[in-house]
Amino acid sequence: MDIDGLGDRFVDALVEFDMVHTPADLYGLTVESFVRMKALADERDGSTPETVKQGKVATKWAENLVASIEASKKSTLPRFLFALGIMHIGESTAKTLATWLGSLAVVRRTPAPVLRVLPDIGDEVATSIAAFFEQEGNEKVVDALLAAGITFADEGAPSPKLRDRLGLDVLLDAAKVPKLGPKSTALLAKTYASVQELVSAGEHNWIIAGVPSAAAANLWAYISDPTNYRKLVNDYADMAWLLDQLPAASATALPLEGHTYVITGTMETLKRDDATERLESLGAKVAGSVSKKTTAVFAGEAAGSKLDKAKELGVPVHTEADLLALLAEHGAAP
DNA sequence: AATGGCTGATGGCCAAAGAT
DNA sequence: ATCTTTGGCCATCAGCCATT
Repeated sequence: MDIDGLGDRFVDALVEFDMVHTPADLYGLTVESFVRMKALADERDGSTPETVKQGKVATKWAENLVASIEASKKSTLPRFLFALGIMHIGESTAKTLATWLGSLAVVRRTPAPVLRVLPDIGDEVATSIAAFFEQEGNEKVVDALLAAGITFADEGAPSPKLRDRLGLDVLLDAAKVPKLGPKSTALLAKTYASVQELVSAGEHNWIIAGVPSAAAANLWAYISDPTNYRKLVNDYADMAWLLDQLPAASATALPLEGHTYVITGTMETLKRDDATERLESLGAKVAGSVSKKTTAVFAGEAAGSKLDKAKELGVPVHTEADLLALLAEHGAAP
């Protein structure tokens, strides 16, 4: 959960001494817990300080830790998703999930085929996320963390842009039925409004609608398997639920939408995180590596290999002053 | 302990070639 | 004609190192 001052050392010790079994247990720790943990660790290492032997126990550090833990209850959705340690979910993908889906409740309930429509999320990553939230143990951990008082400052509605991307074809594409390609799934999604309609129409009508007979036969075989059918129905229900949450289409596009920037070196007036946040608030993406697709690189002091690469690829290189000007132009100046 | 940078491995995306 | 595979490129992830 990104708690200041709580590193691997302490966490390992807390687990070793049976004081913490799940992440949520951290929120039940007190100053006394940490002092006891430290005493046990010192005893094990034979490194009990003289002052402690004399009966003086330092507690300031433990007080700081407890305060840090308390402070970490006020989290953000991207940070929380990242902290869950889901395979293939780093900072960037966590942010994608948060901006597109809006809330933890939605993220938890979004089936893999639907996750696949988000940018930079394909088969592997979508499966990994859905599998994580399907595991009972993980469900419990997440619930326990929420019960411990974790809140998110930035939850909201899912992106209305999802409306265009979702449909029955999304589920059919994910099923990977042989011979059933994007043309056929798009056709079926246009013709039938739900899984029930699709099934009751039947193979014969699919062919009449224009689906190649081999593809139709494969799809019929796929749907005839009760496991597949149930999954299709469940996923469709979850997708419909998600569509229900979508707000009316958004107002205007953000000014820097579609642009990718890279920041390298040290900035004088802006911290890197701050600069990133401001650019993202304008719709830009801030990436970690330079390619031809990069809009521009903002280089501060002591820029290294990224600057070289930008020059090599002919990507525009700008200064910190340019960055400030760009932010000011769109009303996001510091 | 935290921050930032670097890098190898891997997933995602796109377009063109190949297969049915 | 549509589906499937392939290959190239890009971005992220995850682990490591140096610095402070």
